[in-house]
Amino acid sequence: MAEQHELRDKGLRLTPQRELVLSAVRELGHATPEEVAEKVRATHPGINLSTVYRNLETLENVGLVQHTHLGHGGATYHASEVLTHLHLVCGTCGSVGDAPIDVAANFVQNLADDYGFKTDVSHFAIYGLCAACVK
Amino acid sequence: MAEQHELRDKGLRLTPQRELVLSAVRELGHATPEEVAEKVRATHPGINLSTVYRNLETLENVGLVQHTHLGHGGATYHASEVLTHLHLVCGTCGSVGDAPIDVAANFVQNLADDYGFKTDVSHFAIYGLCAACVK
DNA sequence: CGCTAGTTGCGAAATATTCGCAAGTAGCAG
DNA sequence: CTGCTACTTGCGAATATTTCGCAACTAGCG
Ligand SMILES: [Mn+2]
Ligand SMILES: [Mn+2]
Ligand SMILES: [Zn+2]
Ligand SMILES: [Zn+2]
Repeated sequence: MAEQHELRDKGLRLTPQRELVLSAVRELGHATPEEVAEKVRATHPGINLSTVYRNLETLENVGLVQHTHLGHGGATYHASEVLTHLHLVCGTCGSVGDAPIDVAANFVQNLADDYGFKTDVSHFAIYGLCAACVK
Repeated sequence: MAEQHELRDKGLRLTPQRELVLSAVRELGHATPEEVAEKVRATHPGINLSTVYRNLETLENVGLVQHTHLGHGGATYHASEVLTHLHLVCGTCGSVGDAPIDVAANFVQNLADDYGFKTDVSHFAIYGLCAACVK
């Protein structure tokens, strides 16, 4: 069953733009659609921003990428294979720190037990004050 | 010291628009700027949307209202006196449930202990699947 | 009463994201 | 290898959301 290309395996057509968008997301770690477009333009200058938006959506639909909300505005995308982690966003200095998902294990369990809610702790960032700004 | 009006107490001028925006936020519970504007227009038809945005910002600066991110897009505002609670947003059906902040007490403590991070658990919603959609 | 700084309404600008459509192309069938 | 068709792309325009500049207005103080 292991076919020739991960995009084809997901039932997607293999276009240069689509491959470039996926690579860009992987290389950037976290990126906004605009940043992904910029990255792709390094090798494919003509790519249109709407093509980036459309491909991010398509890639998300088949589970190759995911989006997260780190700030008050738009979303950022990351590859799915990156083992998910929490984002600790500081409201004062704007820094974004990471933390392993298991610091939330107990919390997630509480929500499951009390509300039957299956939590995806990394979709939204965790907001607050970083250690530096607490002082 | 207890002066004559809560807005004046905060050092703000008392304008009809400002009072109406604050009342609207209180009556609506959670509301987008657009919804606040709509509510205010019931009694003050001419209010401009930018006046609503500016007043929400002003009211937030003095701590009378706060904003939260419930969805992928813009912010919603609520009065500060509402004892804060978590928002459980379902990614499938879009429902927004509430939960008392103390279900997160342990999680908040972990982040404080491990990262010195002072968490505001209610600024961003908690995303996942509601009990109904888990099935 | 007047003055002055803070506010408002309004139109325009800045952002961010989505859409319609015609031209281009990936992949399958023959 | 060739042709067909559905899927994609580029592009410009449309939406949607939030912010600004500015002149007119007014709350609050003296
Ligand atoms: Mn915010
Ligand atoms: Mn989202
Ligand atoms: Zn900080
Ligand atoms: Zn649901």
